Amino acid sequence: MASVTLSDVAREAGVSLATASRAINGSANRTVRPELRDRVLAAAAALHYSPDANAQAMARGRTTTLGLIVHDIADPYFSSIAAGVTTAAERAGLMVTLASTGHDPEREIAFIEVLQSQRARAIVMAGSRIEDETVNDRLRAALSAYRAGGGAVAMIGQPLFDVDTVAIENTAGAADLAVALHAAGYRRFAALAGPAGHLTARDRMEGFAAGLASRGAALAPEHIMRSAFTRDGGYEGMRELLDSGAAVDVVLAVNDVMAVGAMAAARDAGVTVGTGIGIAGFDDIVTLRDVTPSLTTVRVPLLQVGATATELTLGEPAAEPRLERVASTVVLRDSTPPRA
Amino acid sequence: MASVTLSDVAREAGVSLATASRAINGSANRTVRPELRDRVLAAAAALHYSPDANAQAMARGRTTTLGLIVHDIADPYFSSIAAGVTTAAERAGLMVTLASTGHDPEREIAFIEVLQSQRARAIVMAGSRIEDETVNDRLRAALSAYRAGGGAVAMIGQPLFDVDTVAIENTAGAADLAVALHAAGYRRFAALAGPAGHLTARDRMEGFAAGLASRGAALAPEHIMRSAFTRDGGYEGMRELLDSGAAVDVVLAVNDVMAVGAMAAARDAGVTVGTGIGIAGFDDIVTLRDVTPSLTTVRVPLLQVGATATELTLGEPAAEPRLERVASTVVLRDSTPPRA
DNA sequence: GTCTTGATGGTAAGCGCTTTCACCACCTCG
DNA sequence: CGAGGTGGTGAAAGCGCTTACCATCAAGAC
Repeated sequence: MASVTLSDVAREAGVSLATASRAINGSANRTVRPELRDRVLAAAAALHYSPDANAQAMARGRTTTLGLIVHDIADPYFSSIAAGVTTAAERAGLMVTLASTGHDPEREIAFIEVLQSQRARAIVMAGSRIEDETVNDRLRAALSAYRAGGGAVAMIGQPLFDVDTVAIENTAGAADLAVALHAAGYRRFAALAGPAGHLTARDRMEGFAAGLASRGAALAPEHIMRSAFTRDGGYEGMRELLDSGAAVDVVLAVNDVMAVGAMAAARDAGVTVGTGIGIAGFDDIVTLRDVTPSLTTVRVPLLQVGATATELTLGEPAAEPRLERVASTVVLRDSTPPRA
Repeated sequence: MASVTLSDVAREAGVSLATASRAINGSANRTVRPELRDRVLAAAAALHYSPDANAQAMARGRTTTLGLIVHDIADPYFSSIAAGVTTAAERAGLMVTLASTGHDPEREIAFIEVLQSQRARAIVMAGSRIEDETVNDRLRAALSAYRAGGGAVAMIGQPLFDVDTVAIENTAGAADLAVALHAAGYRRFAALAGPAGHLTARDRMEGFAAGLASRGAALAPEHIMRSAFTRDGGYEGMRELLDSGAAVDVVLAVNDVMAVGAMAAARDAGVTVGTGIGIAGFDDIVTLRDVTPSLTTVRVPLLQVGATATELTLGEPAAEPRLERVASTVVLRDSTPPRA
């Protein structure tokens, strides 16, 4: 409680407050005689002095905090990004303040405001935006208020706002996947497209459709199932698809977690994944690399995405919002064996 | 940059600093005339005032930060705990500061010191301790320095330090699992025991052995494989076990991630998981619920563990360190079908 | 009518640090 | 041998808030 302050240290060392501060932090253009410095350091150690970061932040006018806002930290997609962010932040001497919004844009906005209060140096926001201009406008307002206060922002996802963005190549990756599947002999396609208005899902769907089109194939509208962007959403979508009796060779789930749900649904329906029906996902979640049959997917380097976003906020602020594109690569595995 | 301060708001509203502060925060035993309060609030809104949390922390002498220290945020075990912590923290009006140590105890200590500097209200530490008294002593010292400053601490794991602890019933759960497997007809046991000195792994192993003993069975020392507490560790351990030609019915991996690695190794060796060899894990990681065959495991309510630990730090500090035991429950699935 | 009170508003004293000045020795040259 | 540096040190002014502590005023209490 009665924590020791810098003045205590100064008194103990028999120097002024100013000298103590300089000795401990090594001031920019002032030096302290080695002998004095040692005395201060010794006193600090003896008293177990721990500088008050809040006071320092206040005096220096800048903090050492970086805010990370994700939809759901328990989701492997986001926790991988978080790992990248914490690593890069630590490298830069920043602590990460984590906010998990549970997919609620209102809480996203609220957290931006809290982080603004904390005078966080930067905010990294991950997670797909949605198509709701009312909400997006408020988000935009919150972000620009934050930036007006000198904060840096990087988004991971769609380049929707005027801020630095790390964009994952959802469209291109999905197109590549479509082409690869077509090349493997698949002809009748379906998709678990996620919820309407979900931009990441939409991009992946568009890419997939475009890829198919480039090979002269197509995705029938009745083969596009809409459901939640979750494991259970994948399960539901797949069940409905199978129930509909649609004749389909392969189905794309717009993320790995949905794909795994879809695999479970197929199994429960007695359909063999792979030889019976192909299933492909997106993200290449590490934890899911060992499902059987192994899942065809599009790899997204999530740790790197997190690190890149963090670094984007750390450098000089650019005049123009920067756009960092992160390539995604198709990984064909056993869930979509070559079709004879 | 030139962020607006409370004095700006006060001037704009034509009141004193004190009144502005009281109007905005609703002081404890002071009231502000509604008319004035509205004027202040209006001014604050007009100027886009955002209180400076650092200054508030400094003036109030207490922050609204809770520190969370985990080994690896990308690990589903920890990210689930983190989800529980963020939820509980938000309920209490706290922001979570996340530190991911990469299993390095030195960084654990360093982060405790940083959190102490930030004057975080509480620290939740998750992750197995190791048997290294030198390191543990330093950790203990760092924690007690932090607590001397008024901070609360809760650990998730072994009740090793004199702090509130949420202990997962590793021993009992593993014993239950052993009994259940024995009852299912398994007789020849092996284990992927994780690294030596890893306390969680050790507890699980001891529980497993005890459970077997209670049924008159035993775990042959040569069937205990030591490897990393990771997916790859599980793979390696399993491969060695299979290579050794040991005659085994079922193998316990001390966590789910290792179990999944073991399943992969079995598959690669042409051994059928389930009918060929049983495999069981521990934790019941959500993301892994859909692996095939579905994994027998011991469920640990990780979200709840995180929430409980958080709540432990929030209430009145207890004279005695509290110990909250969280039950774990056996979940038998297809990776260990009943043995005829 | 005077005296208490309770409700309000303002003044000013910090909270623990950093940093600008001012000041003081000493040096180094011309 | 004085002018003009040059390191080193300390005093003190904040940083943006909260919160005693006072001062004021109107409404009741006697």
